[in-house]
Amino acid sequence: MKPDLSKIPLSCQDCTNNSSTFSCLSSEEKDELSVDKGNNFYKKGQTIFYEGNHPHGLYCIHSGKVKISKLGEEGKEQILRLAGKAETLGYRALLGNEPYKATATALEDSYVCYLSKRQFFELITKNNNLCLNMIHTLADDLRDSEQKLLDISQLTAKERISSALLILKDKFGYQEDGKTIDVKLTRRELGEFSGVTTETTIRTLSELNKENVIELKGKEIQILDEKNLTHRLHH
Amino acid sequence: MKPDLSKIPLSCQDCTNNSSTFSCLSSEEKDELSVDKGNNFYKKGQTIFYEGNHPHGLYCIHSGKVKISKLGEEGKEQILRLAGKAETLGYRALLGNEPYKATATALEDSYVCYLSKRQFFELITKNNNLCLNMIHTLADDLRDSEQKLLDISQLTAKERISSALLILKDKFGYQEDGKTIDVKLTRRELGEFSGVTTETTIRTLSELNKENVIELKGKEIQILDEKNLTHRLHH
DNA sequence: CGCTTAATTGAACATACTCAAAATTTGTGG
DNA sequence: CCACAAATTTTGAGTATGTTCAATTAAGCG
Repeated sequence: MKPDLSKIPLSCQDCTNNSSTFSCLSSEEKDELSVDKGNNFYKKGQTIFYEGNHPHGLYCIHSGKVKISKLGEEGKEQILRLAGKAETLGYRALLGNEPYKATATALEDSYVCYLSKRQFFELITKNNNLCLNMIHTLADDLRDSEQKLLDISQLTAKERISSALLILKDKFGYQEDGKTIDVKLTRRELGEFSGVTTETTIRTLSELNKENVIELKGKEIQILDEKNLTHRLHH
Repeated sequence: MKPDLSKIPLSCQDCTNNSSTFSCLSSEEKDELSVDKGNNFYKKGQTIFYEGNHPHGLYCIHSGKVKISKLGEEGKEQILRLAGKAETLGYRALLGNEPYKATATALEDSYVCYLSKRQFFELITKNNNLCLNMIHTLADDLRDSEQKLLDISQLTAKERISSALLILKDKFGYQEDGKTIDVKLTRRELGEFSGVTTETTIRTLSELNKENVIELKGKEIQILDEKNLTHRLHH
């Protein structure tokens, strides 16, 4: 299956995704933003940007899913957060005027737009609503990051896996069957997201499976007893 | 020693702190911001705002030091970050239009100004530079939070304590002697900041002491071998 | 001073990690 | 479309790190 870049409209104006970030822009502004827009295809596993490099623009996911992760000293990865359709990538570094502090990798074949730094900054310095939208995004991410910090610091492995499953479900929802989480991660990635080793992740999933809280179908995970997962986290 | 609120000027215009957040404001704007300004004194240990409550304004530390922490399910605290002179508190919740997700407590006797939500929002919706400043603050905090996440997830207790000491030193600097970290935390608080139990914190500090990396004088901690601490973290 | 809070030390223990090896799945080129 | 190589998943056993719990000493502070 070859990538078909014509799937992405040339201008953000014609984008069918309703991005919360850019919802505040007028049609003209969206056109302006798209002047230097690049349309890229990333195969599953491909890197979109690397920790340490300098940002020259802003990524916006047209379709697909992406993980944002950091590498520890021993080479162990920690997934900080996941992003899907209509979400922007790399804005923390861009807005903070810093190199990327994390790496973005496609979790599945993804179409991703690239907005030039110049156009974006031109807009953000004159459009206050865009500014406020970015503030909201950052505030949300900070809240989530701080909650994750607490979780990793204080929850047991089983609780962290449970929490991770709920986050995945909240973020990507279920497939048509209403129970299969709509994202595929390797056991390793689920572990890296939860701050747990692969082996412990596997053992924990299999426990939850035995307890009929979840059902495992290869990489697909079904949630059978959502309340059980939630309850586990709130005492 | 009774609090002397006259130490705080009535208008931000006359504030001797140069706050990076409000540096972009004109004198008139600073006056405007101060219309409903409250000047508060918080004794060491007093709470400034509670997790769960709704923000009605923005705090700005005139002098003193504050910890921002979250409570886990078992009642164990995790200190997310520390704030000192000229830093703002509670902006994440205010800007995200949410209840506070953490609690702020004075680490020492502190004078803290209170800026009304109304005045602040009036300014931020019309002053784009203020907007961009808030974005910078949020971006910095997000970067730090994500780094802390990685650290807590992957470093050993000793490394986390080392990292915490370096963060304290970077944030608050040294006293006149050029080696005593200019903030006093209990062993418990240092542990809560590092994500380690009090006992392990004590044992680790005493190890570092034996190794002549630090010197302990009660709650005061001197850093004798900064390179050793740094080196420990970068392989 | 007396009383509460904080710091310290010790010993037992548990959770989750490491390492190793086998089974299974996935991807790819012929 | 099959076969083989590579990657991933799974299971087991041993272990280390840091926790918990308990008891003692020291420090703050009204």
